[in-house]
Amino acid sequence: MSGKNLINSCENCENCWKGFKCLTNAEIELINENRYEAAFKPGEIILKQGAPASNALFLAKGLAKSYIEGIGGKNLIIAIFQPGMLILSPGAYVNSRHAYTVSALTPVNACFINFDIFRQLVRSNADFAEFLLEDFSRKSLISNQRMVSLSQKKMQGRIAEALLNLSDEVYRSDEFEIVLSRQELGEMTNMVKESVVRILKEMEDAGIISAVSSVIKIIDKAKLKEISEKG
Amino acid sequence: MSGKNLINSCENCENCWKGFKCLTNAEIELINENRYEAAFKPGEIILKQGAPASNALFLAKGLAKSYIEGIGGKNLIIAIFQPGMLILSPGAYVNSRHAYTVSALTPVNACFINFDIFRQLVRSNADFAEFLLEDFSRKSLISNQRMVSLSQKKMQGRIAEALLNLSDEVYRSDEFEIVLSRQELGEMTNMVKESVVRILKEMEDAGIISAVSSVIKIIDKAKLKEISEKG
DNA sequence: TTATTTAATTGAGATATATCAATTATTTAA
DNA sequence: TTAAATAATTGATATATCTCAATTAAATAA
Repeated sequence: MSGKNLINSCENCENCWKGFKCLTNAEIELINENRYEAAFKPGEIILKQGAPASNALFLAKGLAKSYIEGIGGKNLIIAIFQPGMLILSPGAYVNSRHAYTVSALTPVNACFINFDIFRQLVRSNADFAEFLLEDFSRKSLISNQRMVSLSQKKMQGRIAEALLNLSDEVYRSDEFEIVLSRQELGEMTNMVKESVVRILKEMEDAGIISAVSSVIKIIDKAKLKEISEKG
Repeated sequence: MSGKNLINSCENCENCWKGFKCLTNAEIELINENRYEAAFKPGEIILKQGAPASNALFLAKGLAKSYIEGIGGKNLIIAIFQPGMLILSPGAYVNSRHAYTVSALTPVNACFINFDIFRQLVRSNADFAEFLLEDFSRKSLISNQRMVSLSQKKMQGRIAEALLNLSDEVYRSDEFEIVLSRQELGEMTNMVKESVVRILKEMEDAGIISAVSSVIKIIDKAKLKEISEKG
């Protein structure tokens, strides 16, 4: 962690969580005065599964992954976090422990806010609370969707879904330089890296994508969607 | 649906959602005056995936299952609901659509409360809002846990986990008459009914459980836990 | 009660996916 | 810039799980 390129104030932060729009100036100021910003290098751990969940976290810059360290050390990537996103471990409201590990995929700047202060704002500002409930709900819908994908889709469908998701939600482009290794792509889609390589090649041979090392280009998006939906 | 054996009032309801404890008498009264109670027979659908999510639902009596109707009509059971539980489709706060179907496993009595009223209470009562956030968080933790189980455990581990869960959380006994068919046990653990039968038999042969038609008895709980944890 | 439907069980064979081992690229560090 | 480490790729084989088809048991309706 180093302290360079810090944000001056929450007020003029372009990447603040949308929920902050519900806050009064005084409340924003409270957050601004109580936040701690830190910079992480790629690969560094930002939150560790099992550690105390005493902060809410906001990603100001960069990309991060959350993943559950599962059985026999096998990881399952839960989400890719982008600037503007709230990272609030569900354990915060339950057992005060992080349910997953979060680590930086690129250089990351993140703001930590003490959970007690965050919680107080939730209690005192109904719009803010409702925004948080919406955020939780959205994540729950995504989580249900992923449960179905992981359990019902075959490898092709899972990879297709992951690529579409990266294209639509993360990189917002049909061509992108992916920061995830084949191993990590496997941890997102529940397959071993060798299978990821094989499926990507299969799709390349079929003219659906191009995947030259880390640059992925979606050529036939309609076909990719079909593979994703059919499973 | 029929209207017999209805509850007189939320105040003296033994199976009310614990979140109601946060409400004032006036708020309880508001709910009581605006609730609609209905009785369902086993197999009947209580909420339908995709239909408008305009109510919060409370289970007053019986058991219900929530399940996602997935790819090619394949179901994934998300949860077993018991009396006292809140059934609030995560879509309520997002797209006003039910993310899953809920159907009765036994005779069920359920109370419907208009979501606008429920939402108003969340906005006006911070303790209630916080209780709801806790409820959502708890479900999120369970959901993460299940995602790992479904994707990383082998069939034996998934069945072991399901049996332990039914024993600990639903029936609260090591011997119970299960209301789920082998097919449904498969929809909980992501396997075909034939595999469920084979694994149950295997565990019976190993002296870990006894499973005579619908009566399941856990004989060696320690061993079952070990199978569940090892995966 | 008997007939009919539905659920549970069993076995044989097919398939998706993992594992293992070897090779080649690509990064990173010296 | 070269050496060392890490990541990607490929092929051969093993394994978990599903599919299909047949049979039996249990539940429901006539």
